[in-house]
This record gives sequence, structure tokens and C-alpha cells, in this order.
Amino acid sequence: MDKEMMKGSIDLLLLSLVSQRDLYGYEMTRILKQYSEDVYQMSEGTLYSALKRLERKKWLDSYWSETEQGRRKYYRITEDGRRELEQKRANWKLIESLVRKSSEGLT
Amino acid sequence: MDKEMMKGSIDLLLLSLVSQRDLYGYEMTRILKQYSEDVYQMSEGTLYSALKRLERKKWLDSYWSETEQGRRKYYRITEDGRRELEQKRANWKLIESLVRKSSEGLT
DNA sequence: TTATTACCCTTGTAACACGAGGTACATCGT
DNA sequence: ACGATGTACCTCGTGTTACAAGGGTAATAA
Repeated sequence: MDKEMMKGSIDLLLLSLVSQRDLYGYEMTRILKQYSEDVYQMSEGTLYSALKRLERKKWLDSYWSETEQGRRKYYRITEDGRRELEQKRANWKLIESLVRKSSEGLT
Repeated sequence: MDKEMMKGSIDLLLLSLVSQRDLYGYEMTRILKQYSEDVYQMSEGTLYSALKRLERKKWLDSYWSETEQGRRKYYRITEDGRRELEQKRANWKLIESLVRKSSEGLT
């Protein structure tokens, strides 16, 4: 995986995931691994510092849950987070269109 | 524009552009501005340091051209650059699919 | 018992986008 | 003649980032 290429996509990925339902960190890495058919394995250093950042920006908040399997920290998207997600999606689409146009041909 | 979101996309964008035909730096910013309908204006600091990086990695090379309008530094893609471009496109598609799956719904 | 898996976290490093600054020359309006 | 604007190149400093490498605990499997 291209390290630099993930920059900027990580927040979009995590916000997208958590917008579906509350998730705990480790679970997110499992899901992404599964979605990518084992190609992409987000490192835990990346994950937890990203979650910390998203929480600091108030796009996510969190709560602890004690299960029989142990303690898990669940993340939940905030209203600001949903707004930011829409923003990032629009941004993503713009970049997507730039990449497409740049690949298609110049006048 | 989301600053961090451009990270990783810049190289893909520039390689895509130059893969079509030789371009000079300033021209690239004009084209991207036009493609984005004035939404995205790549800063010159970003552009020239990116071009330097791409040249250092031997994905681009360059030559000077003296026209009546002044001197211009044209960039040309190398064979390595074309290979890298394909790599980055594949990577981009993977991230795209992760974003899509993450937005669609979790099992 | 030992290894593996699940789950959380921190710190250091290299790379990056960008803003702010600089230079030089041409063109255009007044 | 002259200042402003546009073209065209560049450098340096700053803040942010993904990741590797480390550390930890507890449950389950071999």
C-alpha cells in the first residue's frame, strides 16, 4: 500500500464506517481488512492516533463497554462528524473528477 | 480544499497530466484550475516541490524550452513513471472501493 | 505452559501540502 | 514613461500525517 496515498483517505474511511453503526477500534481494522480482501491492513498506530484526532475534532465521541470478552471502546459519530463526512465526500468526488479528467486527455 | 486530502493524490494527478503530453509547471496549475471550475488552485509551493520529488524519483524528467514568451521547463514522463502511474491508479481504485463499501453498509 | 489472538495505547520518524516569500520578464492601460 | 498585472520559475518553514516499533492486559487455543 502506498503510504502517502492513504493520507486524507483515512479520516473519510473511518467516518464512513462509524456513520453506519458504532464500532470499536480493533473491529474497524478487521472490517477494512475484509473489505480489501486482505490487501490493506491498517496499522494500530495509524488507527488509534486517527481516532484520537477525530475525537479531538469532535467528529466522533466514544464510550466504554464491558463485555464478557473484555473492555471495548466504542466510537460514535457526532452531528459535526456527519457534516464533515459530507464535506469530505464532496471533496473526494472533486479529486476523483480531476483524476479522471487528467487521465482522459488534454485539449 | 481539504489540505490533507490532497496528499497522495498530487502525484497521481501530475503523473496523469504529464502522461498525456509534455507540460510545464505553470500550465499544470492552469489545467487543474480549469478542470475543477476554479475550485482547486494548486499552490506553486506544492507544485514545484512535487515536480522536484517526481524528478528525483525518476518518474519525470525535464528540459528547458526558450520561447518568445520566455523560458519554460517542460516535464516528460519516463517509463518508470508510467509504471508508477499504473501502480497509483490501482491503489486509488482500491481506496475508492474501500470508501464505497464503508459507506454502503455493514453486515 | 506457551502461543496466539483480541484489544488498548504512546513515541519517534520521514514525508508531505501549503503559505509566504523571492526573482525575472512581458504586456497592457494610462 | 510607468505602474500594475500576468507569466513563469524557485526556496524555506510550519503543521499535519501514516506508520513502525514499542508497551500493556486479558482471554482463548494448542
